[in-house]
Amino acid sequence: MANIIVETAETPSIDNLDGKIRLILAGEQLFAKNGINGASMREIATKAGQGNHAAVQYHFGSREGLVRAIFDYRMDQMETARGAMLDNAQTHGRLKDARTILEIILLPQLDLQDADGNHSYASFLSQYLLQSRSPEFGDFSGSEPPNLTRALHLMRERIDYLPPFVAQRRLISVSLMFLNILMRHHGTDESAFGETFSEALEDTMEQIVEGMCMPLRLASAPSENL
Amino acid sequence: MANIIVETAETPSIDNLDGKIRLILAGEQLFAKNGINGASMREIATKAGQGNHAAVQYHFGSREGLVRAIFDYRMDQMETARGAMLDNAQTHGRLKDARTILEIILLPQLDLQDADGNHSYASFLSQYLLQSRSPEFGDFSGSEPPNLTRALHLMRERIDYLPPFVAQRRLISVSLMFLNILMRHHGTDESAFGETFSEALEDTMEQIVEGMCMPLRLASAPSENL
DNA sequence: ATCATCCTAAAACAAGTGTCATAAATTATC
DNA sequence: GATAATTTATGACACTTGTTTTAGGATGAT
Repeated sequence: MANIIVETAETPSIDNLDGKIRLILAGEQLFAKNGINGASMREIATKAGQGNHAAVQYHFGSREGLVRAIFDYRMDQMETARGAMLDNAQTHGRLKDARTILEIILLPQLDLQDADGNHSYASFLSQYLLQSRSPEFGDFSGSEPPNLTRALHLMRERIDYLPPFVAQRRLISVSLMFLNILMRHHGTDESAFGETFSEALEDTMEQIVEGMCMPLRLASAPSENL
Repeated sequence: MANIIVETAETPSIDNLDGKIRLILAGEQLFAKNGINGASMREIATKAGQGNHAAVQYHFGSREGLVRAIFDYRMDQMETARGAMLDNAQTHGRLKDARTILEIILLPQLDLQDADGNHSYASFLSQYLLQSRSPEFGDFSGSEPPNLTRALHLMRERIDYLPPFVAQRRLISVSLMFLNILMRHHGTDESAFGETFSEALEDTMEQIVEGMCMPLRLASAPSENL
């Protein structure tokens, strides 16, 4: 289908890897680019360097199984990262700092976006969230991620002056905002907007903390929460 | 493909309509639900009440043509709405009010989400934006929408104390945030979060104005811009 | 070594895909 | 009303899709 550009050694870093994981990375990349329904099992297997075009069926049972596996794969990586960050924050007494907690929630995604020379974590997750129509954001219909759950809980404590549904919605908005920033980040430090990514990140985090913690009515801002 | 529930008179309001527009609405709905690559031309034609399974080819040439037509269709509707709102704001001297301008940019989408008994405008646009990878947001690779362009220009004037790329990125973030709120709104006033939609809307607009106008560094906030 | 388990390869199939060509029906134009 | 233009309905085509089946290879345990 068009796009037959040579593309040899496509993503060299994903060679000599477990076949199952190669499928996960290939799937993430193709799903990110063309949508969850925009890549065939055959394409994915081929991109994973597998002559076996039924590889996905074998390892994951179905397309949905692969999608789920990709999600879980990234989720696991973030759990360990968040665990370390939570410990670190605890020893430094920063568990009540809104900015710190938000960083624990958001920043691990940045590493995933850069890892594996793939640069399609954010796009894939966007496609996934758009497709899955999760009734409640944060409903991880599998194993609950304890560290993320704990961080979210800490964050909700930090903004408990907001009605719960407002807090929930703001958490969603903020997560998506960050995800969108990530999507434009491809590892190199050049940004689509002429600024460096770290600048964009700093501004975004600031804007996000502000947006999250902003009370419902501007008048009664408990500024010590920022 | 599963989901063979009877579904007679599927969306009764789109009957007795121009066939071309019925295709647009059907396409919007299916693309919104299953992604731009998640619906076949045949499905779309069928949902549009057309036995002619080659209808999309005839009217729009290709899938991409249909996608583009859907986008333009909604864009046109918003242009007229925004034109009226701009006139109204001008006569009331509100062209320099950030909240008013943001409403001109965002609110017309609310009507589209409710129109046609379709309730899939927001989802479709999300899918579209995710797929199209527009190099610059606001690059409408066809006819420039003058009213939207004007509103965006007015908004940028309102926050010209921000570096241009920061302003641009915030406009994007804010638009996507609103789009996400819209996605959870299906016409009825019940929200997924237990609050009424108008409440959510009010909070969101407040949060958005705040987030948009927030200066880069919190210290030097020119509060008269809010 | 033998065996079992896991993974990969390859072939085959029915169903669904986009697309083109052509016929029927509808609508507009004179 | 007759004629042209536009739209809708079918039929057919090569190709891709997901999936199953069967065979071959690798790896590890005993």
